[in-house]
This record gives sequence, C-alpha cells and structure tokens, in this order.
Amino acid sequence: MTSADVTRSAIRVDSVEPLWSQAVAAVRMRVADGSLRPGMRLPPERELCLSLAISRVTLRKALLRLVDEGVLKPSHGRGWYVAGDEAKEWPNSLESFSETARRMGLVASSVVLRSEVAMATLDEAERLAIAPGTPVFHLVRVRKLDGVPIAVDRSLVPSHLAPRLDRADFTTASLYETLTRAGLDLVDAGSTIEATEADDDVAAQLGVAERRPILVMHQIVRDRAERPVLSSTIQYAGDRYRLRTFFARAGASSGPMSGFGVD
Amino acid sequence: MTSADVTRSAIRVDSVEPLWSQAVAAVRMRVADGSLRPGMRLPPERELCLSLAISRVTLRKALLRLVDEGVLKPSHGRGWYVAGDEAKEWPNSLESFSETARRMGLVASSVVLRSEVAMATLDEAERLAIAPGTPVFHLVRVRKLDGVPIAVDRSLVPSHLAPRLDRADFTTASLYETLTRAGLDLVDAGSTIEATEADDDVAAQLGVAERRPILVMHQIVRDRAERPVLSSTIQYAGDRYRLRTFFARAGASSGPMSGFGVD
DNA sequence: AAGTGGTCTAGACCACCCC
DNA sequence: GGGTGGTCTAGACCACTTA
Repeated sequence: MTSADVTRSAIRVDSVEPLWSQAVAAVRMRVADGSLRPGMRLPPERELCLSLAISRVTLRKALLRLVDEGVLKPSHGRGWYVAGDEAKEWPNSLESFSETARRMGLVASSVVLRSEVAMATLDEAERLAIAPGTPVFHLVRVRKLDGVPIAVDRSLVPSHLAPRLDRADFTTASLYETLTRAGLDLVDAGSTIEATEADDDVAAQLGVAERRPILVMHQIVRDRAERPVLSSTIQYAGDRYRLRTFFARAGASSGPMSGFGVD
Repeated sequence: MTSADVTRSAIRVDSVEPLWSQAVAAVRMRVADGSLRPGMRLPPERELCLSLAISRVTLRKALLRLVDEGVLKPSHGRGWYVAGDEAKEWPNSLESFSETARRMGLVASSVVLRSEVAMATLDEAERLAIAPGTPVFHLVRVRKLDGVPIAVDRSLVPSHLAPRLDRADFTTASLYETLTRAGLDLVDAGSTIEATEADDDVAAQLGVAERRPILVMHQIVRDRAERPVLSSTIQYAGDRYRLRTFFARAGASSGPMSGFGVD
C-alpha cells in the first residue's frame, strides 16, 4: 500500500449520497489531510476503482468534478495529479472573503452592524421575488482582514426560508454555511460587478475618503427550484481588495464558446 | 417526427471530434436556428440516443455540458428543457464584451490604438512567463457600444505563439477567435478584478473626468500545457459598464464548498 | 511496448413526476 | 403505473506518454 492509497473504508453503500459524490469527498479528504500533496500523482484509475470498489465511469465522474474544483489536474497518458497551491487556491468561481483571508494568511473577522428581521421594501422584494412587506432577515457586516475594514456586506434572506437567523452570531459564523445547514441547497448564483464612488455612509464605515473608488458586487443566489434565497451586496474599498476568479473548461475539446469574457 | 427532432445526419463518425462533442454541436445548432425554442422540452433521452445513434452515457455527457453552458435545464422525471433567454445569455463564466452588446441590442465596435510587435518589458515578460525582450504582440483597443467609449483593452500575445497578428484588423475581428483559429486551445483563465481611479491617459481615451472610478479586469489565459497565451487588461468606465457572471453547480448534490464567493 | 487517461457501449436499477 | 432523468456497472477500444 502506498501512502497515496485511497480505500473503500470511506465509502458507505447505505448512504443517500451518490457513490461518485462520496468518492469526491474521499479524495478531497486525502488532499486536505496531506496524504495527497500538491504535485503528487494519484494511483491509476483502474487501481482506484478497485480500492474504492466503484466502476471506472463513476470514478471518472468524481475525478472530473475535482478538476472543476481545481483540486486535481488530468494528464493524458501520464496520470492524475494534485494541483499545486497556486491553482488550488483559485476555485472555479469567485473566491470568497474567508478563502482570500486563508490564502493570504490573514485573520478574517466581522463587525455586525445590523442583524434583524424587517419588512421587505419594494426594491428588496423585487430582488428576492417575494411580496413587498414580507419579513426579511437583514444582515449588515463590516468585513475585516487583520482588523482593517475591507468591505461592507449587506445580505438579505426571506425569513420563511430560514427562521431565527437573527439569533445567530455572524461575528464568526458564515452565512453560507448557516443557510446550507438549515437545509437550503444553493445551486446557482448570478452576479454583477461594478466600480462606483464611496458615499459618506460607506466611506465612514470603511475609514476611507468620500468619492474614493469602491468595488461593488451584487449577487442573487438561488436554490434548486430557482427560488432566490440570498441577495448580497458587498462594497469593497477599491485599494484594499481584489476579486479573484479562475475558469477551467474540463472536457474542452476546442470549445466553440467565446471563452472567459475575452473577445 | 416532431419539430424538435435531432437526427443523426449531423454526426459524422469519421470526424476527429468526439461523439459527445458533436452531439453538443448538433443540439446547440437546433437551439440557435430556432427549431428548439426556449421552454421547449427535448425528446426523451432514449429517443435522442436512437436518432443520434449514440449511447445514453455519451448523450448525457453532451446534455450536461449544455447545462454548463446555460443552454439546457434538466428536470428529474419531466425532461430536458431549453433554457429561457434570461439564463442563456448568462454563460457559466464572465460575459464577454460582444455578448453584452448582443444581449442589450447594441452595436459593439473597436478603435485600434496600437497593433504591433515589440520587445517584452520585464513586467510583461513576467506576466507571460517568457524571457524579457521576447517579441510580443501588443493590441490596444478602445471598446465602444453604439459609438460610446466604454473601455480600454490592452492585450499581449507572445509572437511565437501566433505569428502575424499585427496584420489582422481588430476593428471588427475577435482576438479570442483569431487565436483559436490559429490552433491555440485556450483552456483556462485566471483573473483579478478591482476598482481604481482613472489616470489622465485612460480618462482622455474614455472621455471621462480624471479620478473617476474605473473597473479593472486583468486576465491571464493559458493553453492546455498551462502556457500563458494571452494577457489582457481591460479598464471600464465605472459608470458605463457592469461585469456579469453566472455560476451553476451542474451535479451539485449538497456541495461542501463555500460557494460562489459568498460566506 | 507497456502504462495510463479518454471515449464509447448496452443494459440494469432507482428516484421523481404526473396521470 | 408508465414515462423520464439519475446513477452505476463491466468491458472494449483508442490516443498519448514514457522508456
């Protein structure tokens, strides 16, 4: 048995989770705990099939998913390799605030300015596709890195989707994790990103001069039924933060699409 | 035969393209030419397998890919549906400038300020992972929508990867398409997005006041060998443009990842 | 030539939706 | 209960890498 060995032990047949999903978790675990280090080659697919006791098709579905997440890299004729730190820290979507903090070795913290349920205004109701006046949980946080204010984050969640959110302490808790644990499955998100100037409110909260550049990201996250679950507006101090994204085409094969936002 | 019928005629066995990729193209064609309209249900998988003469596994690989591109939406127990215009215009990556123009019904054009080969500076060489002094193609364009200047786009391509780029007319041509046609396969891209102020150069080119907010997107596009092929820096007038992204988790199944940049 | 990933197949069974 | 997608399998053959 090599140290890169991945055994069946992690796979439970009676679980509701699909086998490929369990395989994803098993491999991800091995990468997280360090038994699979960046640059290492995984055992050949046919061996992994045996040790995980799943078919090759199922295994490959799992491995491809991990490519999508930036954990693995396939190399035709050579093998599957664990992605280096560079790529691993660049997920196949927008990097979240806490991920950024981890990557840079800084401590992320939040100051909660508002955490309460209030009636949805016309504007808020439209963004969340609910009726005006519906109870909505409002969360306003100043996000900090090593104590320095970086961004103001205003989030909205319809109360009937996740009751009692106002009892949670979002000084440390992650909103995304809290919603997931409440049984919501966030499957897709549309977002817009623009540059504006700081108004006096945001300038004061971030400790920058008025009219300084602000990076604004607005996001609507939906569940499997395409129901808006979360509306989030983050205003970053322009000279203190940079959004990062990474896009990879898994089974590319000369994709006919225009690409990654490049013409 | 229903109007949604997709026949084998489009699939050529002798082609180098994988069958699933050809199936993707066949379905995409039907959507593009209007024989499959938004909201319509596709024939059942088992029927499509017969008409395309491919196995169900292969067909599903193609359909899943189209979900990734925002063309289709699966519905367990009901069928596959053509995505509405809303979703279709939001690819699973950053929306490109011309896509934005199309969505908004505006005419995209470019003014080429510079199109020549020059030696790479230290900074440029580092970004492209080449030696300083290596010949690099420089392309500087002012991107316009309906004649209004929206952004300044500075792109760099190492000359040895695509010779004679300075002969092309990028007033109309797409750089991405030109590179693809030159045989380069752009498979992944890392990018950063930030907000800054307009310096006098950019302010003049965009016709805005100095120190006004600017949205800057920097991007490094790589080929299959992870070799940087294109470095692109786009500076958008803050009050004239908004970047749009859409992220979907195809086979989600309670993803354990933090999400879409949301905490 | 041997090893390894990439594509493809035919068929089975389960889970969900709707009549 | 019948139709439809979702998961899974065992095995075949091809393409790329390495020696």
